[in-house]
Amino acid sequence: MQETDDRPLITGEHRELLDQLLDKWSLHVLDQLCEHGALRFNALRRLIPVITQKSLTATLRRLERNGMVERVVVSDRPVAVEYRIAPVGQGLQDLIDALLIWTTAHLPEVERARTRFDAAHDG
Amino acid sequence: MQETDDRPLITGEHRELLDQLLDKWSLHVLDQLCEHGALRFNALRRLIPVITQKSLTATLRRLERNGMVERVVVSDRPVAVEYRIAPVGQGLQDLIDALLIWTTAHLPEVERARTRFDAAHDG
DNA sequence: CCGCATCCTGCACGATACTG
DNA sequence: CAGTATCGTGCAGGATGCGG
Repeated sequence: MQETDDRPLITGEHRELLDQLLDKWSLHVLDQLCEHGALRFNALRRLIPVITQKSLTATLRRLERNGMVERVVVSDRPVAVEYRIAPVGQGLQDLIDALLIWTTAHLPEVERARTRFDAAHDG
Repeated sequence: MQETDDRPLITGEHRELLDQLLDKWSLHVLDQLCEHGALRFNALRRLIPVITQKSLTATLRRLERNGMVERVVVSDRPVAVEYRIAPVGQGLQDLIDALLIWTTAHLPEVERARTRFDAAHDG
């Protein structure tokens, strides 16, 4: 509760960027790319089976545009494309990991809170 | 790129929770509550002018259900309700701060990446 | 193999009006 | 003051098919 006051302000820029980097699929893609270093398009699809091809394309484009991921054309005929995590993307990955670790640690607590809330608000 | 292998797996539970805690408005609400400790409903509205009353209600309910925020009825006639950040919510705030700090630090780099990308993809 | 184009649907969110 | 109720809508995202 005490004022630290050096907390960064939340601007539209922040939200916009975070929205692009923490969207529905980016976590999964960054996670897989960090774990494997480099992956082909269909390899990613196999590793994240629930993702739609359209969504995977969109996610990769967005991450690429923001500099989190590098797209490398390996060869033509047959076309082969590799996606690699960019250095700045690894920093982001650390933050995502922190979020996941926090989530994992507090899931039970949250679960209890939900049960309490739902009970208090009738059912 | 090296395998740490102790990276937490991303499950549906993780996504669901993060979706609820990092949604469009939660950051702002948590931020304000952390900064001020406790706030009334309309005080929050004034501090986050762009938020709709409906969205603020929904956000507070969601945060409350997940145990991040505590709702305290201070008095009746006139009705007064205070929202306070819960202890577990402060932990989350630290993570959000980390995200904002990272974002602030890397915004220029991201901006350059975008310009490069947009240029490369015609215009 | 790596995508883009199209159609379709749900739902998140805003606007507005009303209540204890 | 602190909400609930209802309606309208934009758009993210799934399903499907085609193209280099």
